[in-house]
Amino acid sequence: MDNREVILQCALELFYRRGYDAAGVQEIVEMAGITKPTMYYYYKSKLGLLEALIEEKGELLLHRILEVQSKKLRFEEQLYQLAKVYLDFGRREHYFYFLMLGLMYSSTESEAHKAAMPFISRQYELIIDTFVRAGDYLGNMNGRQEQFAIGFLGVINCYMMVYNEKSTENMLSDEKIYAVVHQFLHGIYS
Amino acid sequence: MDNREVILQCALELFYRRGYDAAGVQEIVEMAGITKPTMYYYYKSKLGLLEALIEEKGELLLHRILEVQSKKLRFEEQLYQLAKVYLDFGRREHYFYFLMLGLMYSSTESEAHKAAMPFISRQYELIIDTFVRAGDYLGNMNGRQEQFAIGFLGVINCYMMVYNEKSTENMLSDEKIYAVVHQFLHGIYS
DNA sequence: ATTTCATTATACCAATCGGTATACGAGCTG
DNA sequence: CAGCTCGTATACCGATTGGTATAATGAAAT
Repeated sequence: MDNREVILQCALELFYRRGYDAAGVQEIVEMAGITKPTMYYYYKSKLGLLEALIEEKGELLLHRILEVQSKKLRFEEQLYQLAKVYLDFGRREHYFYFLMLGLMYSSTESEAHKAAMPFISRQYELIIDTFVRAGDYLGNMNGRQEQFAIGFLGVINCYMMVYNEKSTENMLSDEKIYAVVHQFLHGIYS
Repeated sequence: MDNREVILQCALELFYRRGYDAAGVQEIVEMAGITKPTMYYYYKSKLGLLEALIEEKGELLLHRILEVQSKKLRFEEQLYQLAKVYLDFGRREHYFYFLMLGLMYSSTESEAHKAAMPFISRQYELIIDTFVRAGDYLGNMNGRQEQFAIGFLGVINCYMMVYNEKSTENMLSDEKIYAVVHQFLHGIYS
C-alpha cells in the first residue's frame, strides 16, 4: 500500500473517530507516518482528502445499489436486497458509512456536509426511483415516493446503529434483514 | 434579555449553523456583542456552554414526554401524542433539536457527543418504557422494545427532516402526525 | 555521467484556537 | 466617603490550525 492509500485510510479513521473538523491534518499525517507536504502533494487540501474518500468509497455503495436495481426483481425482493446491500456495506465500510451518516446530520453550512451531500442525495435518488418504478405494484402512492425512500433508509440506518455497534456476530442474518424490511412494509404488528 | 441568555442563544445558533467544533468562541461572543471574559464569567468553557444549552432546552422536551406518559392513554394514542410532542418541539426548538440530532450521529470520541448522549439516552429510555408498559396490549414483543423505540424515533426524525425544513405551513396537521404513527404501526401498505 | 522527474522532508507562515491575568467602572452597603 | 461585589473589557497566553516555499532525495532515462 503506497503513501497515497495510507493517507486516505488514516484520514478516514480519524475523520470517523474525531469528526472532520476536530481531526487535524497534522494528526492524520503523523498516523500515516509521513509529513504534511506529502499529503498536500497528493491531495489539494483537507477537504480534498474527504472528497477523494467519498469518490472512492461512495462509488462502491452506489454501484451495488445499481446492481440490485438492474436485476428487475419483484418489489419486496428488491427492498430486501437493498437492505442487505446497505447492512453489508455498513459493516464492511463502517468508518466510511458512519462518517457519511454523521455528515448528513451535520450543519448545512459546513464544508464537509456540502462535500458529502451529492453522494447522499444520489443514494436517495436511487431509492426514490425504486419506489417510483414499483408504482404499478404498489398502486397510487400519492407522490409519497420520496417520503417512503426517506423512511426506508431511516429504518435501515437505525437498525445499523443498533446491530452494527455491539456484537459483531450473526447480526446480518437473512432473517434479521427480512424482519427489518417486513417492519417497514407491514409495521410492528405482525 | 441579559447577557447570560444572549450568549446562550448565540451559541446555539452558531453551534447549529457551523457545528460545535467549527464554531469559535470568538465568533459567539462577537455575535452576542460582548467579549470572551464575559462569556467565561458565566460559563466555565465552550463545552460548559453546550452543557448549559442541553440542560435548559433538553429539560423542556423530557418534561413534555413525561407529561404524555403520565396521562395513561391507550397505546396508540400515547404514540400519537409523543409524535406530536416531538414534531412540535422540533419546530419550535429547531436549532436545538437538530443540533442534538447531529451530535447523536457524530463521532463517539467527540466531547460534544459525550455531552449530548445523556440527554439522548434519557429520551430513548423513556420511549422504551412506553413500549414496555404497553406489553399487555401488544403481547409478547420478544424483548424488541428497544428496537421499536429506536425505530419509532427514527421514523419521527426522518419525517422531521423532510417536513420541518421546507415549507413552514401546515406540516404539523394532526392528519400528518397520525399518518406517521400509522406507518410505523402498520407499514406502508395501508 | 548527467539530466529529469516523481516524491518526500525541513522549516516556516499568518491566523485562529480556547482560555486567562488584570484592571476598570457601576451600584450597593457600611 | 470607603469598601465590596458584580459584570465587563483590554491585552495577552501558548498551542494548534490549514497550508506552503524550498530543497533534498532517489530512481529512471538520456
